[in-house]
Amino acid sequence: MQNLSDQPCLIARSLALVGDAWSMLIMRDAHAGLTRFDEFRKSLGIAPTILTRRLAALTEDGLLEKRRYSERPPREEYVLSAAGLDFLPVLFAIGAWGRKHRSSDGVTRFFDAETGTEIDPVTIDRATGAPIGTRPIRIVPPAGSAA
Amino acid sequence: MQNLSDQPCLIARSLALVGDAWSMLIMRDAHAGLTRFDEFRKSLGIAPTILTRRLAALTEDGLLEKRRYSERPPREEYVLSAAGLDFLPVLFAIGAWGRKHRSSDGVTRFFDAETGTEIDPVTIDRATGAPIGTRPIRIVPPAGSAA
DNA sequence: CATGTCGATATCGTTTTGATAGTGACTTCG
DNA sequence: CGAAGTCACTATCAAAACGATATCGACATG
Repeated sequence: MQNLSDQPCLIARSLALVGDAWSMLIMRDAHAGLTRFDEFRKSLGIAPTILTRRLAALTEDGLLEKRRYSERPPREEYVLSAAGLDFLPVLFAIGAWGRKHRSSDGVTRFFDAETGTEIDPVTIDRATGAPIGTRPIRIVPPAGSAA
Repeated sequence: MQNLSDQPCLIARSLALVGDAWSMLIMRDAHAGLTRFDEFRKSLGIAPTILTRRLAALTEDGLLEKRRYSERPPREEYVLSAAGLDFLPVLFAIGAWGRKHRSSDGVTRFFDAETGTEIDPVTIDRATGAPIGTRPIRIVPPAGSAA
């Protein structure tokens, strides 16, 4: 796959960082509170080689931050950066789609810890308040782009 | 990568179908109105072998539908299914993250065709109205799961 | 000092990707 | 009529990524 990072489309640019299932699942687990190499490895059943690569890439790209939590023995952990924390809505949007189209019994669910109601994610346009997909969109390519 | 389709987590299940950059970009282009093999190929710069595979997988998984648009010569196109149409919020959530964290000038933008305002996607919990990530969440694994 | 912990790397076979060329069923142009 | 073009798609094959397993290095613990 070519490098998507310098495409004009922000979806493509974002996918350059997180456009594979492992990275997404690592972000999910990071949001669930996992921080350590072995926690991710056991949770995901991922080969350590791949995990090393993915964690390094996510750190490099600013979604995770590597932090030393023990000097002796030297031990590192991975915590969500501000950008990583902002990624949660993407995960919920994906989960919401799955809830509608891939559901069955025996599925993990999410509740508001205070009200106890099940989380029901909707992505809306802040300006109009309308859910995405319910109103016509105009796509505007950057000035000076081809086509 | 193992098969994510039967995991209890709906994020993982969804990523089993769409957890790679090409599939996501095909969905993006399908929402932009592309339907034909060659349109996707030229837009994405993807090798035809891969495109065939991805289109077949997305069709198999119910995100696209294959439709014959000409009998002679025999020609097929790919249109969004209901499930595929519902995927748009995911793409906008990813784009919104990119807008905040990967932006620069020369970026494609999206406007409400009627009001003319730029789309500013926020994912909220329909029950509480609060943006995802602003309130504590309780994760509930399915009954009878390990751990 | 043997064993365990834990974040990693080494090795190496398998799988997936990607570039390029070609095919089949037509239509259209000259 | 024949040559050239369109378009969805397959064949081939080298290169890259993945994944399983073993191992390392720096320590702590029994």
